[in-house]
Amino acid sequence: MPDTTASDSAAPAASPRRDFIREMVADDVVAGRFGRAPATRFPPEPNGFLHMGHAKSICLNFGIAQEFGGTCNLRFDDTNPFTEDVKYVESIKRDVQWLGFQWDGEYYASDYFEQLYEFAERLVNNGRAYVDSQNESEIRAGRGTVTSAGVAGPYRNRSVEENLDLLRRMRAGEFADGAHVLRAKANLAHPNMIMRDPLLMRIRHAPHYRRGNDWCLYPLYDFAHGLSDAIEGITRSLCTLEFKDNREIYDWLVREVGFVNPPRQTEFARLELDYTVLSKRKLLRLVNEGHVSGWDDPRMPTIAGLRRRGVRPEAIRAFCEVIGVARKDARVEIATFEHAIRDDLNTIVPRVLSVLQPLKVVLTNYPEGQIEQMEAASYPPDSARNETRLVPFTRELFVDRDDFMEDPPKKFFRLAPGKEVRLRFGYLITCHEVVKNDAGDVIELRCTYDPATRSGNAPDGRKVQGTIHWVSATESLPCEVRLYDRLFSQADPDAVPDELDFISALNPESLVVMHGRIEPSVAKDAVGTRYQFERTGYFMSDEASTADALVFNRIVSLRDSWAKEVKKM
RNA sequence: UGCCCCUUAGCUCAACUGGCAGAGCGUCUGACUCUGAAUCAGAAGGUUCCAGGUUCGAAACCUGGAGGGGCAACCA
Repeated sequence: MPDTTASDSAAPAASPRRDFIREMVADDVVAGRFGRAPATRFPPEPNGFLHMGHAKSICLNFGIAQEFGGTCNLRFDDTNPFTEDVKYVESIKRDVQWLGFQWDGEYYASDYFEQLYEFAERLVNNGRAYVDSQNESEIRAGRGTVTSAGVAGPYRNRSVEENLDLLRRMRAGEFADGAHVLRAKANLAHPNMIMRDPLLMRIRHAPHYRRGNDWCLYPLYDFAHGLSDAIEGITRSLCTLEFKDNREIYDWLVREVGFVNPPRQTEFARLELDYTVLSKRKLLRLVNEGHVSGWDDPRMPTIAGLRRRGVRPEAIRAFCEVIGVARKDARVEIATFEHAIRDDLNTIVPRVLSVLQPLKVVLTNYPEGQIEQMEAASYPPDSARNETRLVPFTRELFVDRDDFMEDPPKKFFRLAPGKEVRLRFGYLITCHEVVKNDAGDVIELRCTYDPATRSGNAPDGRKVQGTIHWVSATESLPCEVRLYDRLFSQADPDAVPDELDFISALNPESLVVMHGRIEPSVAKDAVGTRYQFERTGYFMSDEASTADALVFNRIVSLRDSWAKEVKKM
């Protein structure tokens, strides 16, 4: 396929997957359609934290700008003083940058209020907009229904002079909230409900987080969005499918206001991810009702939550790349995301030994008080790195409870009475005795080690099937390990009986705290260091972790084919 | 009940615009292995929503239907 994108220099090394939007943009360039370089924008409302759905949009908008040598603005769609806050502006900027993108212009719809007001007067002067003084329910009733046309209200044919006078006094603050609104004079019988004289501006005597009290006439989405795009010279205004019907008023407004080569709105499917919710409204409820510890709770699908969990921006970008962009409602399996996370971490993250559920093992033939330092490879063979560290080995060890069964099935390649296994980077050991407490719980295993197997191999050539991880009982460090799992226990949290809502689908075990042990080498590492706990999963030390009280978050578990095997049994 | 959008493998997407339906993830099998990880090799998996039509030839074009979704906030 010929490369016609005229973007040789701009495109990053990996050529991104082509989707229908990139096809359009490529075509824009070839056709010289807008008379300017491709220009996109990412336009969040600062009323919540960014989540994976936004990540998809960010990768699309900024990605297109990069690939086609264009620009991408960050614009805050801050037209509703009731819901917005600077703290959200700050989190959004941080998250976009963390994801690896830098905007060209940083704009605020609230900076366009004066200009938008001028447009409003222009529309009034041209007979394209009017001040309606009906109340909310009258307006709703006058709009008709999906099957019946709306009817003109009593104010629809006010004179230009009267409209102008009212509009100026609305701006001046002479009227109470709701007394009047500005509406487009479009078509009350239009089959597209959006076109039935949509509201353009409403009075809101409320402090705006940026404009304070100097403004009381706020534009609504349809009025502000497209015209803001046009002011910035955007070429493709990318948004999600639910705005499809709004495109008609978008086009109507930029045309009536008089923009030449106006931006074109193009819609794509929003992201849905299994076992979570991607809607600011719902995420806000999780925060406000205390189901999570905050917007950055590691179980949240927010960028801040994922960052705290330990997911890297590279994984998020790779995920967005692989899911693509289309016009069909998409619900992505969580396995796809987890694969992207593991794939990103696999070769770059050091391995470490950590036991989550310690079970004591005493090596009865190992000298008391002896400590051997075992050399352990910190990276897998397919990594570019080949560093090692030393792990202390002693007479008393801990292994994971899951790695012992008193009465194991045939294919259990781990510790069991009479069975021999390899301790990773250590010796071959054989279990001889199981010690139980009065309640019958296994509390200790008494084993012997084979001193000739320090390399991990038996000189006589005998093979063992299993290798398990371990930690010295005396030299290891205690640690808190937070095992995060899916936030909801069903793939679609909204698919609950009518009388319930998504809150009822929360997974009660989305956070399980374990008190485990970890090899001492990690004590020197900075907070935020990522590891693979061998045979367990990927972890990152939490920001609350200290040398005295180590805390690790599980980023994602390892693939576990044994667990699948168990399920079959 | 009006208008609009969507429908290709379990999931997400391709199919150079009418020319042998493919990829990633997932699943299964095997190899390798001091991580039951990773890696490698292979396999299974399709009435391209259905029914007609146009065509030498249809996933694509036309007609009709079905299923899913969006729109009647002074939210975005």
